[in-house]
Amino acid sequence: MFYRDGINATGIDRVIAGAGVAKASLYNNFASKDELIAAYLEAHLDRFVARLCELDTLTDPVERLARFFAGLARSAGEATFSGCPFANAAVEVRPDSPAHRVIERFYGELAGFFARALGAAPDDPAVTQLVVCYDGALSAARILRDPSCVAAAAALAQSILTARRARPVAPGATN
Amino acid sequence: MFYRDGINATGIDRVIAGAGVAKASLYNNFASKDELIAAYLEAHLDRFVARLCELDTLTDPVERLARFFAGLARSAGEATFSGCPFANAAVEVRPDSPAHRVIERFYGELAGFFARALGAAPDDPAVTQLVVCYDGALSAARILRDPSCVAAAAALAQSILTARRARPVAPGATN
DNA sequence: GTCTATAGAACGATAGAC
DNA sequence: GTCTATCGTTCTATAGAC
Repeated sequence: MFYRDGINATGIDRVIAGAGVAKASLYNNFASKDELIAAYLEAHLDRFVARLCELDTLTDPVERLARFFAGLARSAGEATFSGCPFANAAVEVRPDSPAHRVIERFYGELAGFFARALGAAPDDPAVTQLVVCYDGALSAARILRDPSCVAAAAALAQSILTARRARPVAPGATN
Repeated sequence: MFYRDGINATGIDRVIAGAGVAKASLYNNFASKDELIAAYLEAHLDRFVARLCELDTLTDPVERLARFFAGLARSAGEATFSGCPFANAAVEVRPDSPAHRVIERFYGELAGFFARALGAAPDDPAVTQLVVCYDGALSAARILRDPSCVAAAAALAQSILTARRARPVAPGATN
């Protein structure tokens, strides 16, 4: 529900109705809605990290990025697709929320995956560009309801990788 | 307030308190909060389109994109920066909302600007890639609180333009 | 008089918390 | 299930402008 309808638009009453539990049961397991949101994001994060670990077993960086974006494209084609749950949540929760810490962890994992694929440091501009590709692809695909945004971003990501391999040193270096 | 704190987090009472007007006055000018949100986005859109028109007077496409992203980078560096108001709103409003139509108009204008800069059709994959760049840059810059995301996206945008000029025909054509 | 502004009470609905 | 608070909205009642 948080993913489909948004966090603020999903009230506690709807959550417990959907889960078929009593209101007290929810508050026995989660101190507040903020904590529930954080747990919801944490579940997403766990699945996401597991997928990244699978992709890390691939030796070819091209293949890693290709599979990664292919998975995104598949998601974007589904009727339930509603963009990146972390980017969406970042708009709705406050920056000091426990949920926001999960969001930051997500971006850390994402940057780590791209950095490993590129053989670069996590703060490398090329890694940032890939993060931008991911974020923009899912945001645009969601708003425009057009999965081809993900395909375009996938091609862009490959070009970043290609450029990086052709010139794997920092810009400004004499090569 | 809608931009800084989010749409759902900003109640009508706070709006009228901030504007210094009576509640009835607000409802005399706007039928509902949904209409107010749409008007808020429309004001943003007007300013955005005016900026794009200015940039369109530049003859060099490289310069157009450079100035465009330089403006974004400047915004991203300000303390009041909170990402793209349209992308943010898209997360909070319903798809059938009047506000969502303004959001769609925004993306139409954005794609049109990029298409003119590239000399391509609005549905060209390269245009989509630039939209992804824009969207991802502002989203990432907001969430990570790192304006360098915009700079990375600017470099990426230029590489899209360069690639487009080097091979301005559709992929698959025999050239 | 008519119109539009104001401040504010009060509405039903629903929020999150217990 | 019940609490309180607040949501978006409507209504009352009054004051000033043309």
